[in-house]
Amino acid sequence: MSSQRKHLPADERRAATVEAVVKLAAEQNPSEITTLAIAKHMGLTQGALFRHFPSKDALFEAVMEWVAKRLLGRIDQYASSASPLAALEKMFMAHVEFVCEHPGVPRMLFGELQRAADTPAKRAVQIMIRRYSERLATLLERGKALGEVAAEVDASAAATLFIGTIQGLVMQSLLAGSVERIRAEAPGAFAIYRRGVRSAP
Amino acid sequence: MSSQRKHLPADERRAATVEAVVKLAAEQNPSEITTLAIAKHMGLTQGALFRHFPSKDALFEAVMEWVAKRLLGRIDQYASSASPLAALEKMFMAHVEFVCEHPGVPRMLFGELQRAADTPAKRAVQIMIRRYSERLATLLERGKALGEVAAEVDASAAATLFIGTIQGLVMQSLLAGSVERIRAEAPGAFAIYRRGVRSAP
DNA sequence: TAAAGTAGTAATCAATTACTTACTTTGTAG
DNA sequence: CTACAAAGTAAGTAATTGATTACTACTTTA
Repeated sequence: MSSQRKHLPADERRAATVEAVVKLAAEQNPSEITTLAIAKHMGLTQGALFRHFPSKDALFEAVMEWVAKRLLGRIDQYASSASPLAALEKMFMAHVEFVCEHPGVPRMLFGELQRAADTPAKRAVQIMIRRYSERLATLLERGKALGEVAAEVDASAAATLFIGTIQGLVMQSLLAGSVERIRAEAPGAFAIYRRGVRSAP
Repeated sequence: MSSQRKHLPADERRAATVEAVVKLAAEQNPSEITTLAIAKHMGLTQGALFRHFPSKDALFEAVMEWVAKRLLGRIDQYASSASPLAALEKMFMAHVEFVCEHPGVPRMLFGELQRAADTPAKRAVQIMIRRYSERLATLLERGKALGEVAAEVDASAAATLFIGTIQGLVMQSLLAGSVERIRAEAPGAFAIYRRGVRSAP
């Protein structure tokens, strides 16, 4: 597919390969993506991949770093908003938008997390989600200080729930077989989350 | 290794095989569980499995039916409680308890859902989760009628969020590498969910 | 424009996979 | 006690996997 010219410079080829994996993950179980499938999708031979990545694991690690950079990058924009609760909403919607654009990403994250082996890719995911959770928890604590978030809310649990809410939406989209469902249900889901953490009006 | 005697009757062997898969899924990516690993875990040769299941897919379908029966069975106990909100809490805790006893189960469900092929196992999961969601939605609507659940809550979104909350806890346990974390965080997570759906006091 | 370096090919590798087949052991009904 | 069907074994199969290698084609540059 992707009728680029052949003979790309190495860094461009690496980037193209990473994006091919992200694209394929939208339609396939990530752990079932073969190097042959990746190469075919780019109009290359399978061996060519190993000119640019020492192993499949290394390729998947690069994909995870691609994800971490893009996702956290979008999230960070809103971290310093005046109202923590408004910031959480914007982050939620930005995350949802990212997932709708790249439906393969949440599958890859979850799939990588549950691997038994301690691969570099898995570690990259762990680091990313931990960083994400920390930012959420900080935001929630700041919300408490400002009186926006109820004092009795467990910030750690609320951070977990934030990510779980998105995971639930992803699961629904897998059930329905349509990514659009996520965009449609996201506001309703966040509304409940918001009621769950905000202080009584 | 489960040192049963050899030469089990067919139905007992089938049950033992299903349970072996559930056990293995607690430590491995379900889509990476091989028939050889299953057989080894039972002290059998690999070929013996195919005396009891026509294919690996059929075995996984049997596993999903095992899960559906057990999980929905536990949930159903509480469906007809007087207070829908109390019923939701009991169901949540029962589900959490089930997941702690069988940590491989949520991995298998999610893993099966994201497969591209339309396997019987995948369909079994879809049916199970849909049924689950419907029961939650019914309970939430009943809660609205009784004034326990806020009228503005989207029951469908709330059902999605209920399942997503558990999925978030599972994700945290994968991050931390400990299942116990789920039991510890479950009450805090549900407290937020409860605040999210209940009507203002 | 010739030489040097880079990117991609095609064939092949060993390992692993789900599944099959021919044979042996075991429990049990008559 | 003994036939015999059920349960398990051992040794295969064909297909697929990630990775390697000797070679070719393209691009850049001196």
